[in-house]
Amino acid sequence: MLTKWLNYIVEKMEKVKDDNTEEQILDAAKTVFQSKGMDGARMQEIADKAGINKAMLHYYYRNKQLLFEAVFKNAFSLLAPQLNAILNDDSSIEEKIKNFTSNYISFVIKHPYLPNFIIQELNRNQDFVLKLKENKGFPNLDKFKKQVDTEVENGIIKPISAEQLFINILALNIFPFVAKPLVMALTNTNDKTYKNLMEERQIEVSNFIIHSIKNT
Amino acid sequence: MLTKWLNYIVEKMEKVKDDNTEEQILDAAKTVFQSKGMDGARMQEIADKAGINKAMLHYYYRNKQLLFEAVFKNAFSLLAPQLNAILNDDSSIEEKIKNFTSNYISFVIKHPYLPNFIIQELNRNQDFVLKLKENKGFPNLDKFKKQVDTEVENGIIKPISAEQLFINILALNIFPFVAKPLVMALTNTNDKTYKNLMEERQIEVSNFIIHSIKNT
DNA sequence: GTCTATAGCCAGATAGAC
DNA sequence: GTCTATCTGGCTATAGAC
Repeated sequence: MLTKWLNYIVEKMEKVKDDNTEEQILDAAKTVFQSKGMDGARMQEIADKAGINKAMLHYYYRNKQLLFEAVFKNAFSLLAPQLNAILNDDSSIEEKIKNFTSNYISFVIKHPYLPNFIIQELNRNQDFVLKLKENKGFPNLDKFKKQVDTEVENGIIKPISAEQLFINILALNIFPFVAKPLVMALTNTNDKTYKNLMEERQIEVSNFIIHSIKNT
Repeated sequence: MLTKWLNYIVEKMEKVKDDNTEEQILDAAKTVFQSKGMDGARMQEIADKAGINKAMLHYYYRNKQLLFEAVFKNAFSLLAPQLNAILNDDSSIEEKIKNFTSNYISFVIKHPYLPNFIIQELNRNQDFVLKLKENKGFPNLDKFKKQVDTEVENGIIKPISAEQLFINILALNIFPFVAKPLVMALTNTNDKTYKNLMEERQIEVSNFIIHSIKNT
């Protein structure tokens, strides 16, 4: 009886240990893959960062490719809700722009390498796009399109296609983080002054867009 | 006498051959590095594409790192004039925006991987930034700043900092190409319809910016 | 200058003990 | 589940003949 109970406890503990290891690996892999990319990442570095050894990585994720895909899917599942917020909620276009712009910066502060990682790896491997699109919850423009068309018809905003507006919103928000080193060099800023620029943009960008499209 | 003359011809021919080989290597390296990145690129693939063998790559460029840097510098020296055009010529802000926007797309058609390559590799290796900034001809914002401030004071454009305006112009123009696979997935377009979107943007983008900043 | 052959290293993956 | 030790292949780089 005591033995049975002990076995149960041991199993439990192993289960917890497993979960921890698997998560620690994913966490370490996230850091390394997102900063070095698939090609630049080293399994050894991931193992070190997770506090285990290489063999464990293969035990849990079979190979580098699969570990990478786990990280990638996980990353995209964090970005998608950000995009769905602007596409699918019920506020006006103007409110959506304001909300997205101010939300996006806090998202990037939490996950600084994430947008660049996704963009870079989608460029490297076109097939990922297809896999992503199969998912439910993949951002869909339909509702946003209808809304833009309606607001244009009602004269609330100037004529513009939903696609172009959406691209503009993404570009103005995402680009300064993706191209940070380039933009820092061109604007001759350091980390501190660049951060100031980015904070200004939380208001600047939504004003910039709204000025452009709003009928007065 | 005849021998001397023959030697001269042979030397000439070898010189031409050298130049060709060196250029062919750089050309092949450009293609491979710009699509695969430093880490993903393989010397073998570059050699194959150049129609020579690996040993020649080392003969001309010593090692992968130096070959890569040659490609990178070359790439940036193509991008810099595009940026200097908007920063340093003498037309009005409005004209500059129109010109840059319509020029940039033909630049990208000629060099589709180039902007992404520069952004990506600057992210990977921060030191390149310092090296680039040492160059004469590195884009400088001073003149553009004065111009923006003047036009703001004169009430031609709405109050905006030169840095923010410059970032916006870059973002709206460069982002859709850098993030092409992502944006294609989100807007549910294929290569053909995406190209249409990009062609529309030649006018759309400059209108979008000018609407936003111009006083009426 | 150009080639073939190979050195030397390093990374991903596996075997097998515990 | 976790470890050490090792295999295997691939890649950069060089040696050396022509």
